[in-house]
Amino acid sequence: MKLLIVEDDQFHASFMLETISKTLPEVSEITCVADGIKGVEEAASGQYPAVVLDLQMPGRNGVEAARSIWSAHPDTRILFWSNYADEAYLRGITNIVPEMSAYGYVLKTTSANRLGLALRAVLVEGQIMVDREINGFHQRAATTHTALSESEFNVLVDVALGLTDKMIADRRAMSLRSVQNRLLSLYQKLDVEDESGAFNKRTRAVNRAMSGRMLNVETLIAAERELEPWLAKQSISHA
Amino acid sequence: MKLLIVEDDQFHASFMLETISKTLPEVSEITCVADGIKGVEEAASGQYPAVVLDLQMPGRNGVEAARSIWSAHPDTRILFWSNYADEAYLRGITNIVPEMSAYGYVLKTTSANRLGLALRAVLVEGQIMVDREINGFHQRAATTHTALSESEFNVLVDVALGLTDKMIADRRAMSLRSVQNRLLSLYQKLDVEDESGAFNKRTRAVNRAMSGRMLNVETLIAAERELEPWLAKQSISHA
DNA sequence: AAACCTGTTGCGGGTTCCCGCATAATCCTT
DNA sequence: AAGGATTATGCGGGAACCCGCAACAGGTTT
Repeated sequence: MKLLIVEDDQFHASFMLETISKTLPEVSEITCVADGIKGVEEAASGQYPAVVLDLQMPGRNGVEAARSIWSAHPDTRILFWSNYADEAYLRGITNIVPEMSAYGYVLKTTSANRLGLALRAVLVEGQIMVDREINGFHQRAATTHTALSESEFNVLVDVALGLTDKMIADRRAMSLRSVQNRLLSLYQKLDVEDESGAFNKRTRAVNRAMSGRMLNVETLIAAERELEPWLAKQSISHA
Repeated sequence: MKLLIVEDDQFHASFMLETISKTLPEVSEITCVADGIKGVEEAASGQYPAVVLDLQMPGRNGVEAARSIWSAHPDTRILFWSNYADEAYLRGITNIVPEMSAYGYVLKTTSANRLGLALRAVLVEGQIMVDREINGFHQRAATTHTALSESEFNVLVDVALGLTDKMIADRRAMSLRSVQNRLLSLYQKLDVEDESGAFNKRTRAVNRAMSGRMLNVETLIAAERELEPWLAKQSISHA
């Protein structure tokens, strides 16, 4: 089996290389590249049933690289590993993972044992495996306030991009009032209350989402790229 | 000379250890701890004229750890190293560095040679040294739009925290209109223009600042902690 | 079938934001 | 010291936001 590692940090890359050669004897050949763009190019050859992908990389985001890889080869098994337990990444991944594939999400702080376990489970056995700490976010969310629904999250992203209520309504094809309803429930779930009148709920909500690691800068930059063509189309049809 | 390393990633820590022992023979003893809180405790003994500090750490932020260390021992020389070229960190550091001290900011992606150079320049010679890539932000900022002033940055942070114009005015002791003037110039400098009416300038500005790496989540979390006591005081005096 | 829950849409009004216009105050230059 | 540039402050109005009230549709429970 051939395997591809996409990792920009040389120390982590060599550690991963070593762990794989120790725990996965069925891997016959390992290729190692240092950024997302090269990773997508290399994976385009279709030779790699298994990929290990760093989430934090300069240039193309790990989630975006995965999207490209999967759109060409939807059966590729991908193990993501990350410095952070960030709900936004997990949400981004679960949104794009194909039916026929498998993925895993482990933290760089996990032990070599657990990393080896995840490598085998995901890349060889085709299981889905997510580090306990990341799922912890979901559960913590469930205790204080329920987790965000799909459409709530979309609105949250649009708000964080700086869009107007009206624009969000156009983009997501709902009425203005519905957008504001989604915002209402977002404010509840993100614990944005303002009895003292000190806060602007809109920006406060974005702040809470980002410091609570439900949203991160990479996700926003990716969302911005999706927004741009739509925005351009809008300004044409309006002219 | 005794030296302290504060770094949560074991691979980077061992690389740093190795580089130091190779390039700084005058270091007689190296201590290595894995998070900011332990780092501050260890440095409190006052035995360390030189500290190497990772900026991204769970628990206490690197900038905050530096603040604690410097408030007890203002002559400590600190070399920060970071995964990211993030203007927000540099601004945070230059805001708290004491007159009598020295600091440096290098990226984890720099070569061992340049790292060794920075180690010697900062920790032994007491120079100030900032990686070229980080200063690049300043210059890029200067070309398209002038760099942010102190008071503009403060207002930006408050806006990103989700505060109301009125609250910002109270907190920063200016009039409401002045806050809005700061916002106006922020919108200009952050390239927030809205001829098509698609954007909410306030949230858009926060977005631009964060995706342009002039502001980051750690900075906001730290700012939130500073805000809380003030907020509490406000609600008392209002009651 | 009736009750219920969740999500959508419209209306209306109070609040905040955004900013042009106008006037001091402050700082820097020459 | 005079002039110019930046910054601070007030006023007022149009736009956007926040949200209670109310009606309605589709799916689920009893």
